Amino acid sequence: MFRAFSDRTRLRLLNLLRGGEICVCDLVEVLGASQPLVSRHLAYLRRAGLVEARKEGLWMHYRLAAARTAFHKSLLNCLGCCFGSVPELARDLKRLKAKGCCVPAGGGDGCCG
Amino acid sequence: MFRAFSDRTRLRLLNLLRGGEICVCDLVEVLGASQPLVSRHLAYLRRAGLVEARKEGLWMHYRLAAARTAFHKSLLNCLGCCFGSVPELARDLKRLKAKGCCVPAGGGDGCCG
DNA sequence: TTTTCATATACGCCCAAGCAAATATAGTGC
DNA sequence: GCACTATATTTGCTTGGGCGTATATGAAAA
Repeated sequence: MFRAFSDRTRLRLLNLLRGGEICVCDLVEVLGASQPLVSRHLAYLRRAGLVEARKEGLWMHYRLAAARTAFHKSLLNCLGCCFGSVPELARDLKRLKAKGCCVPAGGGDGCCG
Repeated sequence: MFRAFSDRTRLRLLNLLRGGEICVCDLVEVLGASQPLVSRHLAYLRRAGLVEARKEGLWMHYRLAAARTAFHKSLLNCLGCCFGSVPELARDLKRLKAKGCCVPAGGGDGCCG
């Protein structure tokens, strides 16, 4: 779990997905990264049980998996609450919003008690 | 920070230190690992700002550094509250207690809200 | 059926980082 | 000074995992 969170690209992906489903092509565009890179990290996160995918025609939509453990829940909360001040993550959300996608409301519940 | 938590040995060290200061020789004994291995991981944690050291004659006593960020605090809470059920960590604490060292009280505050 | 588009995977390279063994440092006692 | 102890660091090796490029899959469109 910690290793899944230990990568810049994966953190950015998890952060973006907090707002709900996003398709790979949008993630590629918002991150400004190559498609294989994004796809590889999404596969990693899926194997780790952190995201789930839904196929719709040609598109794959990814979303956060529901937290199964208190630990998992806590880490997700950190994304929304402790990491709001990380410039790169904030910029990503801004770009996502500019595309007209759903963006998460700020602040988790109880991570930073 | 995530990378610092991404190693089995380092997690075990951090878990043990939750109870207060412990000297390297005790950590080596409780973990059943080699002295250079423990020392190297302690150096890593110190560089990461997660532990602090105090010299007393020949002995070095390590303790957790006070959390500087909400994120740091949250991760430390996870150790005490989400990870209580990890067998290896529980066994370590048992061995530490058998040596007569201080062991942490279970449960953080608000990690698993 | 051939093409095209969105996504996934395989390959090869390179770097970070883990480990064991050996060695260095530094404090203590004789 | 020398020996001993506790700890730290270096060395050399090996593995995990990140990346870009190329290629494969699989569904829709022509």
